Amino acid sequence: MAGKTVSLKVLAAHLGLTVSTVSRALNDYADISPVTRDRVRKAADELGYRANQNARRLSIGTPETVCYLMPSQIGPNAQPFVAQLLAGLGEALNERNWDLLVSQAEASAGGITSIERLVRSGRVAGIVISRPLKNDPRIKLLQQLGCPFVVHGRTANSVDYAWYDVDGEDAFVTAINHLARLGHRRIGFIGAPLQYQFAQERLDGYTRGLAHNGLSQDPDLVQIAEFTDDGGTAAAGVLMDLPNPPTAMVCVTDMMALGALEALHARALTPGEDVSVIGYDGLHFGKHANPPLTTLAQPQAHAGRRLGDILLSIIDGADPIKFQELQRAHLVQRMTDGPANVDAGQEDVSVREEPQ
Amino acid sequence: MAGKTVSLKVLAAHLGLTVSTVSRALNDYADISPVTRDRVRKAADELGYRANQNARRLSIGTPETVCYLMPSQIGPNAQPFVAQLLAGLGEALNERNWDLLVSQAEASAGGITSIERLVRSGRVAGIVISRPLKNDPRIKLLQQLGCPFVVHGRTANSVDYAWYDVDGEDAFVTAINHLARLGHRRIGFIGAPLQYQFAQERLDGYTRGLAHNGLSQDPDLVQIAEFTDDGGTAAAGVLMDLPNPPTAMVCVTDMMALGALEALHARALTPGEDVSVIGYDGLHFGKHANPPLTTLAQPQAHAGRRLGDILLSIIDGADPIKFQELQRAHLVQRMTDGPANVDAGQEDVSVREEPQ
DNA sequence: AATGCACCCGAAACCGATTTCGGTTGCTTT
DNA sequence: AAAGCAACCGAAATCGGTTTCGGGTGCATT
Repeated sequence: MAGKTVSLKVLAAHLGLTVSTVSRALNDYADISPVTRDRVRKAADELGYRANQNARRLSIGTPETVCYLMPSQIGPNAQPFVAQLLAGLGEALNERNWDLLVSQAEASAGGITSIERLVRSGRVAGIVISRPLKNDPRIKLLQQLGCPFVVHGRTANSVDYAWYDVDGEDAFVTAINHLARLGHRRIGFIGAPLQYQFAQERLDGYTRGLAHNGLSQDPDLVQIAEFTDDGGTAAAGVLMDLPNPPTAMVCVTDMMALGALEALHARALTPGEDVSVIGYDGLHFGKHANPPLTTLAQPQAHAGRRLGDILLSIIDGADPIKFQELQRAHLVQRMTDGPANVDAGQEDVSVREEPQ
Repeated sequence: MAGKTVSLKVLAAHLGLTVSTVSRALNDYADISPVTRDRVRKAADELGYRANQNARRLSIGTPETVCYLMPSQIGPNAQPFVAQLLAGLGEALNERNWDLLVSQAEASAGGITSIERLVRSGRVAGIVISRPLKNDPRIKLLQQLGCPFVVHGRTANSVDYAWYDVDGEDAFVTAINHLARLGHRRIGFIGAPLQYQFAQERLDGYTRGLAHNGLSQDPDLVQIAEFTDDGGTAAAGVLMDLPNPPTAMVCVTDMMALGALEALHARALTPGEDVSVIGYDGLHFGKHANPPLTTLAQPQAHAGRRLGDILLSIIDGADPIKFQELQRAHLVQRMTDGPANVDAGQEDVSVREEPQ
């Protein structure tokens, strides 16, 4: 079982048959007698025969492989959902014995040509994209290449391809409603660069939520930064140093929200009492934040599995636009939301800032 | 540029040459005149020719692909380092235009056969394994299959293969030294199942650290649990409910340490004052814990890149045992370590427990 | 006894590349 | 002018499978 690689040829020789017979026996052709079929099976087992996938796929005409395009953001702020997503994808592909490739092609020029090479070289039968830009060139490319794909997230115009997303706009309306119900009237928004569609959607939700509650939108209360904890700290700092700071803030990611908490601590303000903070993602870790972070949790668990199934269906010939699935996030109330504290946030700012 | 896939054959026909000439022109053979070489290059560019990788690799004889075996633990406690590792691996492979496959084969029977199939089917030229068991069957399998591999972590007997690891034993000695210097004499250990080698190593470091500081090891102070936050909470709970609880505890992962903090909070104890807690991993998140978690940080940033380079060297024929690289973790002091508070931990337990 | 028909299996083409080998050109030597 | 030698390119084998096609069996049918 350890020896050299046993090809179809040596297996056939060992059996005194031809390769074509052996191949058909292993693939359950009807024109092979049951006895030779079993004989072949047994010998293949004993010799540890495994069909060479490169040869097989070349012949079959399909790579039997799909590729996941990782979001480029790495480093300490790496996306924790990647591992879960890969696990789910792998599960879906495994049932067919397909392979899962990962690549890092971003939405830049270099990324574009690397994607183009990936599909034209016949290495993958389909692609999963995560966290697209508002106007993501990768999507047009894949469409004109005729390569099946599914997007984890959406772009600005998402009518003509398959996607699986969580309704960030709706989620932020929910968040604003919740805060308004608690009496907040000045609510800050800590956002990510608007080239990302998810950032735009959540901002739209913020705007719509304010309007829905009869609140006016103050441009000063919208702060955009990198979506890292440091970005959140910086943005929250700007908000709180305003002459008329907000009594609450919503953040487009939990990571930014955690950063925002630091900014509050630095100003001796208590999140949830002096200023409310709501994050987005539902990271498990938020439970251990100081204080535990109230957040909009998105159902990440089945995303990978679902994306895999969708992509396989499309590869099988299904119409992509039939797969546009919008999940809902739900509010997970922990400790960073609370009734508006008007004194703290709006009037007596100087008192709060003294300890620094 | 959008049309059908252009093979070597159609490219040759388009040029009025044969496939062999075109192939050699593209691969810089010396027996092709510069003018036809350039002519071929240009046409290939214009027609968007990309060599079919299945065909090419079948011919070449190597899959030009390596596989990363993801640790099986998924769910909300998913390993955040996976994304970083994949990014580093991808970077190393990219320079050669190799592909990165991911699979989930664990150290179980099913995982074993799936690995065996993976390498015998000629899909991968090498494998990266993460977080091995003390006695991991995957390693013996790969050795007798003659498949190049590198391990992220080590097994009990790690002399005859390549690995890249952080010295967990040394790290825990460091942690115990630090705590002893702060006056702690009863130090608890919150560990993971000892089938994992990393769990054993860190326990060994704990033992050695105690001995080095002249402290005796109390079996009651060693608690093993699943390496999740809930596991940490449970283990810390057992420790603190002891008649003679510890004044400090070291945890084999940051996630467990975060759980331990919860157990302390539930007993109205202040981490870092009443009881010290030190985690391990250096998760970025720990910064935002309550209070910020003191931890042993391992240098994760370059692990993926290094693992990729090592694996490629081995595939190129280098001797695996030349690659056994041990990194050091370093103490990141935040807020959960402090001087021993003897009254709190050892004497007056009842007083501390009342609030619950 | 000749025909027909399943039932089985072998021969060979094919997937799309790489690579060895051999044969034309055209030019320089003697 | 014959020989020799580069320099170039085409023909064909090869990688390891799949799949079409056609040719032998053996058996029942007429």
